[in-house]
Amino acid sequence: MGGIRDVARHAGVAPSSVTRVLNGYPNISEDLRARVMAAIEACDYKPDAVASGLRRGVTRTIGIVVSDIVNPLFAEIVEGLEERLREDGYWFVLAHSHGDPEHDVESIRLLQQRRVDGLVLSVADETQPALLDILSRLRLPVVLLDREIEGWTEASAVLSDHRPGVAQVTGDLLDAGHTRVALISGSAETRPGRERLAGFREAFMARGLSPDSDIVQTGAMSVRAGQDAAREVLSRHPRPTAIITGANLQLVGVLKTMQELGLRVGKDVALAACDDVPIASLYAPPITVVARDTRQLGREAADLLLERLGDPARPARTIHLPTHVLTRASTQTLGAPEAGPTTPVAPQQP
Amino acid sequence: MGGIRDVARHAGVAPSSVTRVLNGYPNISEDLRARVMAAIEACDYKPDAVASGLRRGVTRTIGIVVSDIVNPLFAEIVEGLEERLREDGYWFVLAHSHGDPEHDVESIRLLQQRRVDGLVLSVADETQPALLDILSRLRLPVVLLDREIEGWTEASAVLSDHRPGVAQVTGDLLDAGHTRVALISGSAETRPGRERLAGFREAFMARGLSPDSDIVQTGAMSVRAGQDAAREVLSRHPRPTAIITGANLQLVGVLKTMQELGLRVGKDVALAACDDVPIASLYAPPITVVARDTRQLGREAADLLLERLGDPARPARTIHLPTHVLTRASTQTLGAPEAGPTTPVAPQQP
DNA sequence: CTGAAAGCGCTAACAT
DNA sequence: ATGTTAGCGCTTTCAG
Repeated sequence: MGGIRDVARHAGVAPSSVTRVLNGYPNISEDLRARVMAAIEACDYKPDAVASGLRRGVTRTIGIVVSDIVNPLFAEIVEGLEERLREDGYWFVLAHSHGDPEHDVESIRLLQQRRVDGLVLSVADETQPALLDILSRLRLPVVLLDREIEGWTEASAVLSDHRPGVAQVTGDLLDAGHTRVALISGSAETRPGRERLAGFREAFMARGLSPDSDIVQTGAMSVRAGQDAAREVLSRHPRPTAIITGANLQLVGVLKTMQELGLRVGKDVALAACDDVPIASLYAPPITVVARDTRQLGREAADLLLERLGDPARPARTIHLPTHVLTRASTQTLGAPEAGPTTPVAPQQP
Repeated sequence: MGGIRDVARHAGVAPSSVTRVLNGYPNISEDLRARVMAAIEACDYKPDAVASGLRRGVTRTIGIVVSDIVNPLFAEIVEGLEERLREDGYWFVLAHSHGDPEHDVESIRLLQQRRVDGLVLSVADETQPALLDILSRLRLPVVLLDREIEGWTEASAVLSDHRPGVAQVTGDLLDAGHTRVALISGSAETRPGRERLAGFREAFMARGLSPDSDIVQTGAMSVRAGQDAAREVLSRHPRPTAIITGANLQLVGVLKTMQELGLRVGKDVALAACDDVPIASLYAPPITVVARDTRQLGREAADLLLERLGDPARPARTIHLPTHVLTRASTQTLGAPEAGPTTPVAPQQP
């Protein structure tokens, strides 16, 4: 497959004319355009995006860093991002951190070398010094996904309002008579973890109660972390009558533990989760969640990035997106909060 | 951030010497290496991968085309791929087709322009003529994910053995007394759809039965397609007593429909699915599946690609990966008394 | 062992 | 309106 020179020779024109036709420059004669198009066809010519990128100083590629694409939350965000970016002719390169903060920094460095035009980040640890270090040197538009990096205001961000959502479910549980409500959530190194904890506390304090003894925080957003945390919290005496999970993979772990222990969701222990992942609505009984529109989150992030890509002078912006509580059976069917089960029973069909 | 010339000037050496140090050439004096490294440090120099790619004719980037990253199946495959590719310093650019075959072809074209070094494809339609057309012109190593393209032997492939797996679950259901077993699966335009149908038929024929009247095939691997197909198949008289779903998103649709219709999984209708996605094992009752190691599938695909990247002369290879049936309660509790609590049944290995 | 110079394929500035 | 030329930043001959 030849280059632009071959096409030019074939059409009997200059290479620059081929470029002009390809990139829709004005003032091109119909004759030239036709000859060039024919030659492009004849040579099966495909412009080399690498060469073009080198010359233009722009790659039309965005780097995306998330912890784990298997997490449906990130998968949906990435899909939202992709849809919007692609409309504008951008592609993306994806890097996983698997929850490792150093991996995040390394990914950013390598994406920078690949000359991506912008970055969308959901870092594993906002507080890592090396992160601030590399970001502050970076001359690239950055959008943070539900993250806040202290001391760095150059980035745009899309933030979800976790606090009021979690405060509401927590409050609903307390108002329904639950006295021992546990929170299993992500660490404070990340905004959602902090905000959810804040919302949780808020609900208690608004009622003159103190939640601290039943809070369990786990750093890892993983099934195992949720499983372990649930084992710990459910072994306490008196046992909590309700659990709120803050990360969707942890929810899976909590469900597993409850199955192991023969505890029925919504009967023996009320359960609420964050993010309306498929498992939440399909579980029997369906699980109450603090939901948000993840695809929209991705789209908004893309918009934020595109606006700065189009005009680098535009200042960074922060967008807040709402959450809303979807109340389902898992927090509504509790019979006798203090009564333990005698026999293991499968969750009921609705 | 300066280029290699700045570093060279700073170190008092030639640009080519900087390259040599960076790329680990032999026969470099300690003095030169030290001076260059110091200059690199001082300039905070990061080599430009775009320029390097243009010169070398290689980008260390792989193009991956899948229908939908939100599908946990693809998410896990991509994760497996990524892990392995990254070990060898490769990155990937991801394109979604959303099930549109033309989108696949377009993505391949654009990835080719970006000069990816190889391609990993899970196309939406193997039979599309434009696909064969573009692939046969392509001078790039390609690995197919559970796909076979007739008339094109240049590609390596990783194939899952769906047929025996589906034949086994189907047979198990028939042997358990089910006479009306329905298949809700993907179209024949894609290998898994064909293989699953073949396995399904195989089980019937081995027993002197004919399955055709209860087969439902839907083209789309989507929740809605599964929902619609389940509505159709469950409205037949007599109603099927068992359903096998062939695509994991369709499973979700089938579950929704059954909830709508008030049909209990495993009680009113036995249910088996393909691929052990989280929802299958967590559902109540847990759902029997034809499982496979998706992460391994990704890793094997990466290996296949890397071996051809390392030596383009190597011939394409095809790898077969096994499936195995995980029998769970959804196919074992049919006819059980409605009242009593159901104890989860331990998965049986074949 | 190191330097000088050419060029990957494209595009933008300058010419006509 | 189109052609000519230089050069993006790096790597690779080719010299020395």
